[in-house]
Amino acid sequence: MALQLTEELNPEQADAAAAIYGPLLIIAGAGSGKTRMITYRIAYMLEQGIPQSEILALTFTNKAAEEMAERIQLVTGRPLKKLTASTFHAFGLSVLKKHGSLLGYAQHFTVYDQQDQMSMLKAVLTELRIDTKETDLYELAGTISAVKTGRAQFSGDNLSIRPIFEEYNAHLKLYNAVDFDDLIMQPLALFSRNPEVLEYYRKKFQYILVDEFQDTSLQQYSVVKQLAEKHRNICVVGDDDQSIYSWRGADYRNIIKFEEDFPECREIKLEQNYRSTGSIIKIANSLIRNNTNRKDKNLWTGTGNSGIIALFHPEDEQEEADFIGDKIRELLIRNHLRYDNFGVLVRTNNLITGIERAFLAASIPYKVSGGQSFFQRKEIKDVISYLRILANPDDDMSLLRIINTPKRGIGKSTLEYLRGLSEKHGYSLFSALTAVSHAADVSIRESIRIKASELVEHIENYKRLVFSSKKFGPIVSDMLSSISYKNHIIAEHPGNENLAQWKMKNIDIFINIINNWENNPDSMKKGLYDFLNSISLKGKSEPDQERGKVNLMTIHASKGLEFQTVFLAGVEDHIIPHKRAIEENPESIEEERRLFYVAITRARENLFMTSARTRKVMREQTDSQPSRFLEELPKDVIGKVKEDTVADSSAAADYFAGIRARLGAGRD
DNA sequence: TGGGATGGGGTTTTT
DNA sequence: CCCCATCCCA
Repeated sequence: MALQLTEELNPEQADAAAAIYGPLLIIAGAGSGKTRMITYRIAYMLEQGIPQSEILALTFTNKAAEEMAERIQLVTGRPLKKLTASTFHAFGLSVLKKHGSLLGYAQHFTVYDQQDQMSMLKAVLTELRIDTKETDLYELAGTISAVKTGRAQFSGDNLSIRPIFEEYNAHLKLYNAVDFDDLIMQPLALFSRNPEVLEYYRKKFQYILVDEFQDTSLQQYSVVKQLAEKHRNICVVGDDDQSIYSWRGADYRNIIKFEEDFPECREIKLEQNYRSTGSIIKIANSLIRNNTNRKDKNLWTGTGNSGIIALFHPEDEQEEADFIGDKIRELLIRNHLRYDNFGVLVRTNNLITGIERAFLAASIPYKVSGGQSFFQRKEIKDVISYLRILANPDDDMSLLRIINTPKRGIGKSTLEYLRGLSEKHGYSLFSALTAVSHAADVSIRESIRIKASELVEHIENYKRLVFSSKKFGPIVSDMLSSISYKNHIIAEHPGNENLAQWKMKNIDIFINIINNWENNPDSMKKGLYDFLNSISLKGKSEPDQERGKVNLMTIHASKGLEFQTVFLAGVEDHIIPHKRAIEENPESIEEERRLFYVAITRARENLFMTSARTRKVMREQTDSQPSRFLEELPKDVIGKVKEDTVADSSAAADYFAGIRARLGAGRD
C-alpha cells in the first residue's frame, strides 16, 4: 500500500497521523480536514502492522462512525471486519452484552430510547400515585439522568425525586431494559467492580481514538481514560468551538482534564480550513472571537473572498420559506448545481415543517434529517414494539404499545387489572397476560380472556417462527399481515388517504431495511437480537440516502457536514440564541454562539441568512428581533446584499459565482 | 368497558 | 397543525 502521508496531508495533518504512540491531543478547526487526517492515521496504523482488532475508534454519532469506517476502507482497500469504530453508546452496549451478566443483566435486554423512557416514567408516577399533570416530566427525566450519570446528587431540593428514581431503575430491571445512560454508566460500574473485565479491554484495545472529543461527557471520558491509562496510546480529536452538546452532559473541560491526566501528551493544531471561502472564515472568526472560554486558535484559508453572504428579512415564515425555495431554484439553474448542494439549517425542529411545506408546494426535492427519526415514527415504533416483545416479552413498555394495537378490545380497565396483577406478583405484564389467558378469572370477561389468549398465542407462535427460521424479515411481514396492521393504519386515519398511504410505505421501507440488513454479507451480525440492538441506537439515521435532494435539518444534525450553499433560517433572537436556553442558564449564550458558528462553517461558498420580522408562535403572529449574533459579524462582508435588494446584488454576485463554476472552481 | 368525539396544549438540541 | 387526554356515549 505504501502510504505517503506527507503527500496526502499537510504538515500538521501528517504529523498528527504519524504520531501513533503516546497520548495526543488534536485541536481540529472546522473544515480542517480532520476526517481525512483520522482516516490516514488509522490506515497508517494498519500499514505499520497494528491489528485491526487492537484499534478502538469512538465517535459521537452513528453517522460519524459509519463514515469513518467507510473512508478507512476506501483508503486501505481492505475489509475492516475487526476494527471497532462505533459510538460510545454502541460500545457500551457491546460491553454490557458481553459482560453484563456480571451485573445481573439477562442476555437479551431492550434498550429504551427517550420515548420509552418517558412513558415508563409516566407509568412509574401513576404507580406511585403522583399526579402526572403537576410534574414536569421533561425536567424530571433530566434530573434522573443527571443523578444517574453523577452530574447531580440528591440534595435538599430534589430529595423528593429519590423514590421515583429508585422505582424507575427497578422498573428497568424488571422489564429487562436499559436506558441510554446505562450504556455508559453500567460499563463503568463493571470496570470498577470487576477489574478483570477492565483488564480484558485494556489488553484488547491498545490504540484508542476519540473523535468529537469536545462532545464527550465526563463519564464517557472516564471510560476511555481507564482503557488507555496503561498503554497510553490515546488520541483525542476535537474542536472546543464546536462543542454544542453540553445540555446532554458534554463537557469541553475534558480537553483540560486530558492534558492533566496525560501530561506527556503532544498537542497539534489543525488550523487551515479547506472548506470555505475567505469571507465565510472571516465572519466565523469574527463571531467566535466573542466567546471567552476557548482555546486560542486561528482558522485561516488560502481561498479568496468569493461567494455570497447575504441577510434577508422576510415578513413572516411563509415568505422566508418561499425565499429559500426560490433562491435554490435560481442558483440551481444559474450555477449548474444539484439539489444536494444545498443545506437548509434551522435551530429548532419545529421550523423544519414550514420550510418543508414550501418545498412540497414548489416541488423541490428535499430530505429531512434530524426531526423525527424514521425509527421513532408511530407506525414504525409499533412494529418495533412487536419485534421487541418477540425478543423480550418482559418489556412492558413495548407490550403496552401493542396490546391494543390494532384494537383488540383490551382497554383501560383490563389493563389496569393486568397491571395490578403484575405489581402484586412482581412479574411482567406479559406474564400477567399469560396467567389471565390460561385460567378463568372472575375479574376478566370471557370475551376478553379469549382475546388475551389469542394475543399470547400469537406472540408465542411468531416468537418461535422468528427464531427458528433462517431469515426473520419475511416472518415479520407475515406477522404484520396476520394482524392486518395496514387495515389498522387506514382505520386510524379516516379521510386522510395520503397519510395512511405514506405510513404504509414506511412500513414497507422498514421491512426492506430488515431484509437488507439480513442479507448484507458484510455484516457478521444476524438475527432479531442484533437487529434490534442496531436500530435502538440509531436515533436519527436516514433510510433513504438518495442524492439529488436539498438537505433540511437542525444545526445540531449538520455537524460534520458541508454544503456549497447554506441557508440559515430563523436567525432571530429568541430562536438563536434560544430564549429558553438562555433563561435556564445565561452562560449558555456561548454554546448558542458555537451553534451559530457551526452553522456558518458548514458553507463552502454561499451563506444566506434569513431573519423574519414576524413569526407564528403558537397560533399567534408575533414580532421577531434579529439575532444579536448578527451584530458580531463584520458589516463589510455581509454588506454585499442588503435586505431590500436581495435579488439585485445577489444577481451580481451570482454572475461571478456562475463564471467561477464554469471555470471549474466549484466542484463537488 | 371500550371506542370515538372533543378540547386543550405544545420539548432546543440527541445517543 | 397535530397529538394527547379526558369525557361521554353505545
